Amino acid sequence: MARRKEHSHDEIRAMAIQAATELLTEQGVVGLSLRKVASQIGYVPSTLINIFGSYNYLLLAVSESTLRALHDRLAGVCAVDSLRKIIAMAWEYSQFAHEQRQAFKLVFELQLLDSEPLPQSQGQLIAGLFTLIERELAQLFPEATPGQHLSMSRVLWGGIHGLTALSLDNKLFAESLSLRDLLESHVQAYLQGMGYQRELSCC
Amino acid sequence: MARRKEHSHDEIRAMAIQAATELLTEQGVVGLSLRKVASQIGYVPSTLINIFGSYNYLLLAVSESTLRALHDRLAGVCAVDSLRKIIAMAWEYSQFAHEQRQAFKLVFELQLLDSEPLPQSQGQLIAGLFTLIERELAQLFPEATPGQHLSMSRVLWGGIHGLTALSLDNKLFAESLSLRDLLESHVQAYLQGMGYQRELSCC
DNA sequence: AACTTATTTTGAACGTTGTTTTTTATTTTG
DNA sequence: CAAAATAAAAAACAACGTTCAAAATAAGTT
Repeated sequence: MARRKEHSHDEIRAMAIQAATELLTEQGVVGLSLRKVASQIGYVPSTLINIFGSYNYLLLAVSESTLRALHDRLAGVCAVDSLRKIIAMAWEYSQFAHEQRQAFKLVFELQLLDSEPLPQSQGQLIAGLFTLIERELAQLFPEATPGQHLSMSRVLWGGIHGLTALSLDNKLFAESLSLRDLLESHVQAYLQGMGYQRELSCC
Repeated sequence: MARRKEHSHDEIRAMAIQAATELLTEQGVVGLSLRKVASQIGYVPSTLINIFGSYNYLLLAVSESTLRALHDRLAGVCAVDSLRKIIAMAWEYSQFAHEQRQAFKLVFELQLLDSEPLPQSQGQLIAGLFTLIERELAQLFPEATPGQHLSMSRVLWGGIHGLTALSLDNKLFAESLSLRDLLESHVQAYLQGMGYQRELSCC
């Protein structure tokens, strides 16, 4: 059979990604399958394989879409100063993760086979998250070298991600503590330890 | 057929966990299957289901074994003072993760179904890792409250875990930086920001 | 306009998976 | 020693990702 011409490949791509995201949100990655996505959008498994290359690449496309949404959320954060902005972004990161729990987990748990190389777009998207913080660090530490900004952004984001990931799986084992406070403590104390002197808020 | 009586259930458990760990190390979690484990030890899938309850519970047993080995590694770390001990444990944590990459990932990526409740033993094992740090924090901050020790241990471990996890998947995007330096920077600066005054090393 | 050649979706087949159910062989019990 | 309980294996099942040949439409050619 030839193309039904109802939808272009790009349209099918978009439909599949959306359907997969919905199924993922509802039932988690274990409840998701190529066949379910296909039947959801009225197509057949092999069609999706033709378009995406493999089931893993479909999942990768979902992951990419999630990363893009996350980036947009973080880029939209604003605050009165850079310190507060980093703290706000940390909180936004964890909020996004909890709201889109399954999709967020997919981003960091999807593992491709050796025969399926990771497209650079995925790497650039993650690297783009770091850039958001590096910009603020350049404001806070104008005298520091770019290498130091790089290092600090990784430490900050590593902590934010770790706390978020552990919290997502209830592996913090500290019901009495709020994730928000932990994130703030992490960012605040680390920057302070790195020599940042907070400006007085009033007087 | 009835029991061949060659091995007791506990023996089969141990054999299965060991075989699964080996297969996991060699081929990753995607190359692992109940049938492979069964055939490896000369038994049959349904036998393992009878003993473990499900394939997921077999994986959980592997995870538990890994967690125990990790705890032992960390408990064996020693240093001249508490600060250096925490840094050394952070490094040991990340080293273990890289050495036992697949097994380590399994611990944090295995997700049970709703019908398969997480046994408390697993939680206690992870909580036990936090305890290792809390002890050192009590030394460093004798005047702080237990709640503050709790909070600081989570922030410290969250950062260590996050940096390690991102590094495991090459998602730090900073080839020029060493994980060791990032971990040390994290622990050192956070504790300093929390008010810790490092004792002078000499003079 | 008819026919041929490409193209592309599909349906069926394959091999594998975890799990359930049935069969069968062994152990224990009466 | 026979009958009942037990436990391991075998077979059946449903679902999975993927491959491949067949089929149906589009485009190109005469």
